[in-house]
This record gives sequence, C-alpha cells and structure tokens, in this order.
Amino acid sequence: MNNPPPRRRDVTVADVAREARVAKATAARALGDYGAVSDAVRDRVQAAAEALGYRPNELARSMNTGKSNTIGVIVGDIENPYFGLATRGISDAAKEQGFDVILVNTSEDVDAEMDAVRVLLDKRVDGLIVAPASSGKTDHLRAVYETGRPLVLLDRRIEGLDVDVVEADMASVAYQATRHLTDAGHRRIAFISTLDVEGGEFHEGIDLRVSSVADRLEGVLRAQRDAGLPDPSALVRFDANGAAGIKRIVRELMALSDPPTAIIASDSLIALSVLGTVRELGLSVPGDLSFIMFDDFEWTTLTSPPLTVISQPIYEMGAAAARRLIGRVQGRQLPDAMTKFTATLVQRGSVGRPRAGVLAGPMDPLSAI
Amino acid sequence: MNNPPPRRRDVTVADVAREARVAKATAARALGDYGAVSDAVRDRVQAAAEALGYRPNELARSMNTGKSNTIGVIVGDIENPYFGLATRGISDAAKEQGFDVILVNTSEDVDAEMDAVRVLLDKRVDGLIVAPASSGKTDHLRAVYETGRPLVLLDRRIEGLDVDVVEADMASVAYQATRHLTDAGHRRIAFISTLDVEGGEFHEGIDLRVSSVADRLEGVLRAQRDAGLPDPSALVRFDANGAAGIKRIVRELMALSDPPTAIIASDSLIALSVLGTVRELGLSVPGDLSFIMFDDFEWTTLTSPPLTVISQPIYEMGAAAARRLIGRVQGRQLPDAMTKFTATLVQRGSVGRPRAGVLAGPMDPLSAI
DNA sequence: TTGAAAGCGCTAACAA
DNA sequence: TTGTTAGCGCTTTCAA
Repeated sequence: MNNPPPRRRDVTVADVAREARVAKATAARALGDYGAVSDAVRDRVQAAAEALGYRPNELARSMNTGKSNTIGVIVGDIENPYFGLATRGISDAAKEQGFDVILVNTSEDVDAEMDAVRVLLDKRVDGLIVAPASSGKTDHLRAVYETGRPLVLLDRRIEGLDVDVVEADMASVAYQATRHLTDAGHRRIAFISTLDVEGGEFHEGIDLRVSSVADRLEGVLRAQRDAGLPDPSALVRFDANGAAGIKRIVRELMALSDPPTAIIASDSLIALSVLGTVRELGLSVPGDLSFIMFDDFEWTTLTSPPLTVISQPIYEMGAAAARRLIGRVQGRQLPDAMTKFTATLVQRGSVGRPRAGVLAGPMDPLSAI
Repeated sequence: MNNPPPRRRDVTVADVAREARVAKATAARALGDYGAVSDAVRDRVQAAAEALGYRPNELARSMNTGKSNTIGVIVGDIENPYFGLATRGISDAAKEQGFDVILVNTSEDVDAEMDAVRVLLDKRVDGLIVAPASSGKTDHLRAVYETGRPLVLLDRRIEGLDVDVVEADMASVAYQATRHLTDAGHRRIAFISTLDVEGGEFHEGIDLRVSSVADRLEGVLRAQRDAGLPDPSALVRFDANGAAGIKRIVRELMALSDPPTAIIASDSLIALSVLGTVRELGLSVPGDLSFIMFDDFEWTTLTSPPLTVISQPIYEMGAAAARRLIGRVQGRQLPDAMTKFTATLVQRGSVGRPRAGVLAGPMDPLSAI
C-alpha cells in the first residue's frame, strides 16, 4: 500500500445539528439517547447523522460522564493459556454488560505491573481486574483501592488488601491430589512452582506472598504430613522460571540419591518443561515417575499416558471477576459469596505406584530387598 | 470486603496550579512536559503535583491532541494460542513505543467484529490490528480505511483492500509439507479447516475469502497435483467448528471406503480434536495415519509420537504488525518489505509411510494383493 | 420539548 | 518564560 488516505475530520454533533436544523444540545440528546426529544426531531437528527456518517466520540463522552465503560485487565502473561482462557471469560462477561476491555501484559514483572496500573488509571478505566505478579510490592494496588475505583483480584489474594478476590479452592484440591499420590504409595513427592522466593530456598514458615501458590503448597504438605511422611518440604522447589531453569531443577531433583517418585507441577507451563525434561532423561510416566499438574488443557489428554490434572473453572472465574467488578462499578451492593470456585482432580493416566525399588523408604519393611 | 471507599474527585491541573501559585497553563506545561517552563517553576509545580497526588487525565489529553496512544486489536479467539502469542508480540512491541493496547475478542463472529471496529473507532484508537474473522463481509474494514486511521491485517489479507498485511508464506510451506507426505508414499491426504464456506462443500474455483486458508490449500493441492495424484480436492473438509464438528468430520473421513492415510490440520485447535478422535478410533499415528498440523506449540513435542508441524514466527508477526501500525500512525513512509514471514516444516514423528494395505490405490500395481 | 450556555480536564494559540 | 483565552466534542444545567 502506498497512499494512506488523509485522516478526515470527524463529524461531530454540531455538524449533525446544523444539518438537522436543531440546536447542538437537541442533536446530542437524540444521538446520546438521553433527555427528552420529540419523535419527529429524533428521526430528523438520526437521518442527518446517518447521512453525515456521524460516530460519537467516546472520549468526549467519557470526559463528562466520568465513566468510560471500560475495564482494565492486567495479566502476567497472555501467552499462558490460563490467562488466555480467563481473559476470554472476562471479555465475554464484560461485553455482555456493555463494557470494553483494555488488556495489559506485564510479563510477570512487578514494575511493569505498576506502570500498567498507572496507565489504566490515567485512561480512567472504570475498574481493574488484576492477577498480581508478585505480592511483594502491592502499594500500587492499594493505591487503586484508594482512588475508589473498584479492583478485583484474580487467582491471588493479597494479605491485608480488602478487595474482591476470585479464586479457586487450591488448598483442598492440592490436598486431595497429594493424597492420591500417597495412597498409591509415594513417599517422595516434589512440588515445583515459578514463584520466586526470598533466598531462593523454601523453609517452613516462609512467607510465600502469592496466595494461590501458598495454598497449593499448604495442601501438598499437609497431605504428606497426614500420611506420616517426614520432612515433606525437602522436595519443594521454587524459582522455576523459563524452560532452562525448570529443566535444571528437574535434573537436580532426579539426580538426588533419593529422587522423587512423583512430581506436582504448579502450572501448565512448568508441566510442559518438566515433561520435556523427563522425556530427555528417558524416564517413563508413570513407570519411573508419577506426575500431576495444575490446570486442564486439551493437550493433556493426548500425551501417553494422558495426564492426571487439577482442573479449575478458569473461564468461569474470569467471567465472575468481570461481573463482580462491573457490579461494583455500578455501585451495587454485593454479597461476598460465590467468589471461591472449586477445583477438581481429574484422574487420567500419569499416576501409578512407585517402582518396588524406589518404594524403599524408612517406613517400608521391604526396603532391604 | 464491605465498604468500598468513596470515589474521590480527581486532582486536576487547576488544583496543582493553585497549589503552586502559577497559571493553569504553566502548570499544564510543567506537567505535560511541553512548552517552556523555568526550572524553578517546574520544580514547584511537580512538588505540588506530588503533594496532591495528581495524575493526568489521559482522556482529556487525547481529546485535544487527537491521539490516544492506543492501538486496537481485534482477534477471533484469544483462547487460541495463536492469538495469545500474537497478542503478546503486539503488546510488547506497542509498549516499547509507548502505546497501549485495547483488545477485543470477537469469538470469530463477523457481527461482533463489526461491533468491535465501531467501538474501537469510537474510542478513538490511533490504529487497528485485525485478524479478520471471515472476509465475506469486509465493509467495516474498508470503513476503517476510509476514516484514515491506519489498519494492519494480521494473518489474512483481503482482496481489494489496500492496507498493510503481516502474514507468513503459507502456500510454499503447505506445498513442502504435502510434498513430504507424497514423498512418503501418501496418495490420500485430507485437509481440514475451520473456514466456513458457501454451500459447505469445497469445489475447484470456489472463493475461499480467507487468504491464509486459501494459500494453505493451494499449496496442498498443487503438491498433490505435481505428484500426479488425481482429484486431490476430494478429501478437503471445511466448516470444522467445535470439537463435535471436527470429530464428526474425522469419523466420516475414516469411514470412507478409501480413507485418507494422512491428515493436515489447519490449526492447533483442529489438531487437538482430530488427535482426540484418532485416539478414540484406536488408530495409531503414524502407523495407521500420518499427521501434520499448522502451528508449533510446545505440547506437540510431548505426544507419542511428537508431531510434525508447520512453524510460523507468530510472536514476531504480532510484533511486526504493531511496529508497522505505529509507524503508519506516526506518519512514517514505510516500504512494503518485511511483511511476509517464512514458515517452516518441523519434522518430528507423526509422518510415516502409509500401511501396505492402505497404500493400495489406482496407481499401485500391488493393489490386488 | 427545545435552546443557550456552561462546563469536563486538558492543550494550544497568542500576548505580555 | 508566563498568563490569558480559546477550544476539543460531548453532557448538563437552566430558561424559555
């Protein structure tokens, strides 16, 4: 293409008013569908608008109504299917209520998140849905709260920040999943998460700051303690970032003198890298290693074996977040209910009994064989 | 949460000016970083702004600059990883140039796409990136063109619409992929796409309207003709929508007296359903059926066998689209180069020779055995 | 029901 | 360098 057409001046209410031979205010009323206008005039104005190709300027409109009919969404990584699906839910629900969505991707970077909040606030969005990258720094979110614009947190709550949160019950499903593993005889269960944690190492009592991860871990550890396993936190690994980092972690884990017989991956991106590494290592699932991952995407049914996963109603959670936010925007009084969703364990084929050899452990009388 | 704080009145330049004891325009200059302001005054104004917690109103700013520093992106389905990745590329490139992104999802519905265009135009975005759902109706896109706002088409070009298009060279890679299949001995190759086509059936000379699909198909058919295969279009299937629809198509295909020995899936969503059906049917890949899909996502390395795919630089294409659009927005004269990307065939394990039994065909002297 | 006029918060001429 | 004065395109008083 070579000759971009000149940018034409937009047709305004004034133009339409002139064409329809009415006052500007009258035309605006007819066009904006507010106030009182006689049918005759309305028709005339609309005809004029049509003829001129009039389109309202939503910016101007927002400026004096103070509402933009737009919600801002801040996600860590739109490439992550979790957020893709959640965003879809948000968009659909927003559209249903006549709201638009501005999406900002932060690449899971807190500074970018702070920028994003500022930008969206400056654009005067009516409210914000945020899946906070790290809940270390949260001043920017508290700031949102203080502007009085509604804020809904997706997937992660933040200690001491009294806003709506839409999340799934991670602790209990994590417990259930881990229990499934211990019931099968597993005694060494690893848990891998992207969360970067102070000092890089996990220890009891550490403040994990991202509630969804903390909850998952809590369930995982509790189930192991309930099964009488000593020191369940020894195989917890954080800071699993990027394919290379995850690969390294898995290799280290499997090189242990007492390697895990099962791995729980905290999200689908980790799972992909874990499985890739497992394949490189020539290990078989579930023969050599049992595997459970958080989130249920269609490809997990196509691996051999299909994967045992934890399924969250991600789309619905996104939609719920949007509906709740818009409710707040419209000043509705909302009950706190329905904000916690249930996740379920979907058993497919990636969990088996640990091999006899590796079953060996302090509690196993056959260990000497 | 129970007591949403009252929505505070925003602090404006006027407030800051008063606090700093300067004229409104002076404060605005200092704050907006334009015009000339003495250092002393600038400091005073900024201090006042800081103290008051001033934040610019970008809407007001956009209103008289006529620029919103925002680009609109319209995609069919953000849940589709293709668009997730492309959107990520768009976002990153846009952010780099100081632009924000408004994303609208159309659920691959043309009416929704028309709405989306209208909404974004009304919001006065500076430009639009669209991956058009169906190029049947394109008036709304021509309308964008006529407002003089730049428009970049992603993945699909539209006949007779003279705008920038960012796409990959689909015809040649499709040819190459199909050639790979015919070289392996395949004579019955099916091609499955979501595209809905008039009449529901494909026939030679039909106007496919979505260029990326038309190109793929062109390559697929040409390779077969070059290999001397008669009637290569007999196994072309369109309208593959939703898991159920795709499943039905695959079942019908495999129930043919002369079923295909290879399937090419036009995108990853189709691939997922095709493979699910193949698994249900108890068929093995590539033993019973060879398989190639468009787009390369990490999970395709984890299936057994790993899948042979066609890889496009999706992220880069998104980024390129954004850069090109922003270039146009800024009125730069741009060459038409660099707008066509190269896709490559990644050979993994899902293509093999057709079984001897099914190899039988009119050109095969062994068919009687 | 209609019109005139005053803003919304900012930028942009134009003077001083 | 600073201030004054108009707008941007719309909504919203307030009168008529």
